[in-house]
Amino acid sequence: MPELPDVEGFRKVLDSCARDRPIRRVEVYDAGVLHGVTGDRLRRELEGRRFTEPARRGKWLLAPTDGDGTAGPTLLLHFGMTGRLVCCASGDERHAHDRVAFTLDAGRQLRFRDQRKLKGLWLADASEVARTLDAQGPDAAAVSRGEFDELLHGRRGILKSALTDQSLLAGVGNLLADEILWRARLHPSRRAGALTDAERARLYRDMRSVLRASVRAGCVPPRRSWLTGHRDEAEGTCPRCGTPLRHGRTAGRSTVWCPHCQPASPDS
DNA sequence: CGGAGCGCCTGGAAGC
DNA sequence: TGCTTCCAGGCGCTCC
Repeated sequence: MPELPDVEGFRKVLDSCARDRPIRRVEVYDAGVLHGVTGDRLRRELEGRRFTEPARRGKWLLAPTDGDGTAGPTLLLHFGMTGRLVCCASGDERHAHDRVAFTLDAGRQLRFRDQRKLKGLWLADASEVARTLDAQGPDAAAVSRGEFDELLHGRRGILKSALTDQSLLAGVGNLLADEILWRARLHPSRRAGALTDAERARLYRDMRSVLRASVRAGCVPPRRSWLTGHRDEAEGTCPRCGTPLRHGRTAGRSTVWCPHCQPASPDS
């Protein structure tokens, strides 16, 4: 499930595979992943251009292009739940879920591979890029403590909804939110605006630390010492205290927490 | 404002 | 065995 750490990994794939390389050929195997652009136009607009330095904001990956010394359109990528970006040799066999392939030089091919097609690719000019970024909160891996406090301040909903609201804070998904809340010993249904200073400090610190380790791993690592390493077990126990983990739904999402480490408090 | 519920999409697993 | 149903969770949408 691509969240900030996974998308950061895809940014690195894009950077090492495609940056500064000319786009020789664009092949769309399944136009179902294209949004607001046809396969024909995608090909016309990108073939002959070059990918430049990629960027990431939350779960969005931005692949700007140039050509003839002028800036070209930016390819925007969102991976939904099952999307990924892979760097192949251009002769490699096609995978059943390869949806779009960008053939570069030196025999490389960048492929957008996605089973469920919940999101996909957009082709954006500068103002559309700005609009997409403006709809996102600050990146969770870059947000300052002060900004973080402001985001939560006055927020009336529950904590988990706040953490996963991309327009508030960009990059945290369902898995990360559970991991961060478990690490910070905060119940998912705590009121976001009702945390004490000490709790907010802990939440910020643990969010940054979970993100750092996850970016290093390229995903939220299912380590035995992490909550994520136990969330799929029917009778999983908290790796910190051994209490049986609780499974429920919060804001329509499956949620796992430790009832001992993360007590529901008066505000929730 | 925010949360619940639905739909999009696919395929693996569970249920009958 | 084979069919149906559920579920995963990304996000956008409507409704309350």
